[in-house]
Amino acid sequence: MPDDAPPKAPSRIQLRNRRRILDAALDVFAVHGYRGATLDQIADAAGLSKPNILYYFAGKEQIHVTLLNQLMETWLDPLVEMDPGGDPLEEILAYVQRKLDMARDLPRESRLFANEILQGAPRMAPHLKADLKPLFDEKCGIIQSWIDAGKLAPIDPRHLIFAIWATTQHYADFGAQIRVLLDTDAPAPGADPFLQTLFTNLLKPAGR
Amino acid sequence: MPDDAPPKAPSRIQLRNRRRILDAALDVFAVHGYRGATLDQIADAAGLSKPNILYYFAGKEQIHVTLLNQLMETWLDPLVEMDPGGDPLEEILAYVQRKLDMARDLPRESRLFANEILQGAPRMAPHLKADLKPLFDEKCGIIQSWIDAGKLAPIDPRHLIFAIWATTQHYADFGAQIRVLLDTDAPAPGADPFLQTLFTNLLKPAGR
DNA sequence: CAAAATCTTGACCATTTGGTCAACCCAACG
DNA sequence: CGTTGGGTTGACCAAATGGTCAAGATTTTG
Repeated sequence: MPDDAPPKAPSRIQLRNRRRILDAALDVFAVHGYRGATLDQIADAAGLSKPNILYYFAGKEQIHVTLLNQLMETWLDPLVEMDPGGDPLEEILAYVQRKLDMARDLPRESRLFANEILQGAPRMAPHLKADLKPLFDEKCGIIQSWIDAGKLAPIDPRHLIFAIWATTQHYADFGAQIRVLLDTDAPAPGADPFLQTLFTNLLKPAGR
Repeated sequence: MPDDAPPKAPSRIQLRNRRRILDAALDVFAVHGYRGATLDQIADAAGLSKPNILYYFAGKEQIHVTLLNQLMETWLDPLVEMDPGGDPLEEILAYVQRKLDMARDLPRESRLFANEILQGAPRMAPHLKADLKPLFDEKCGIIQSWIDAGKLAPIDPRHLIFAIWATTQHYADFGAQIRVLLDTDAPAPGADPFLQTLFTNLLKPAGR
């Protein structure tokens, strides 16, 4: 008798309310971090009562964990897409562009991630070790092989990736500061050509 | 009758305990943000009782504000030091180095700042507008004049400064992630030559 | 359409949190 | 050596917080 867990397809209401809750929670966690966020805030933002929130999720932590799990996929995706068979410079510049687009399109996700890392990655460290680290090492290897083949200037691939992350995510994570300094509401106006130039000049092999 | 506020020099105990509290609060606020931090945590970390904390500071918010005010000075200093009369490339590279050293020496301050901006700068926006913005505009002007004189490659000074902030602060703010990926405890090993190369290649005027 | 299953919530609970206060400690000084 | 003033704290408080539960409202389904 298999008696496997009967999967029970989630109802329409389940789907709608789960999405609502996660969306509201993303707003709140992205701004206040895990400890600073409250269930009341989330319930309020979702337009549901607090007990109703707890009908769909076992607790505050599980909402946070669910968001972090969903985020991990989205977050790794642009790096996964980097193609070892493509043109080195093009591949890296396309990666920069994808990351910049993500900072513009998903600033809340970027801030959620930033908050989690700032706090020492208490809930994400296993994920980082299990999922991000292997991917990071693999892509560093690819970049290094491009360098060894003389197709890129000799720089440290690890710091290259850090610099790409830092410069792109900065526009989402430090958006409040940028909005004050540039006196605009547009997200990262003019960042695209700047970053393309920055990384082109870094990576073009010296021989020309 | 002048009756000015008698300044009353703070006693040795005052000085010692205020420092202790601010140091402990920096630890806690840097990790958990304003809302996520508790007075009990701060009292614990400072080795003082909670009522004693409140003997020295009027409340949680005032501790936070005091830290933020102190931070602002430290934070602007490296940029203030950029000398309009110096050699353009040298001045900017030296600024990068100062910022990187700060990320290494004052990671807690960097995270406190990052937390505040992530949350939308609720307590710092006035400071940013009043202190940082004029300095930012001034230094952008200087860099632009260097570009106009043909001494630097033509890039947007504003995004240059953002890139410097992003790449250097990243080593403090995302230290947890970097430690996982590089499998080391050292802060930002090998970042110095990488960043010097990154910004040298960006800024060297095309004419050579 | 009525029973069954799913969904929703007002009232409640224990704990945590920022903050108060009266009493107590203790070194300095006349 | 007793007084005085800064320094310290146990006990307490009201509000906020994560979470529970039994009872009702609504939807699904036989």
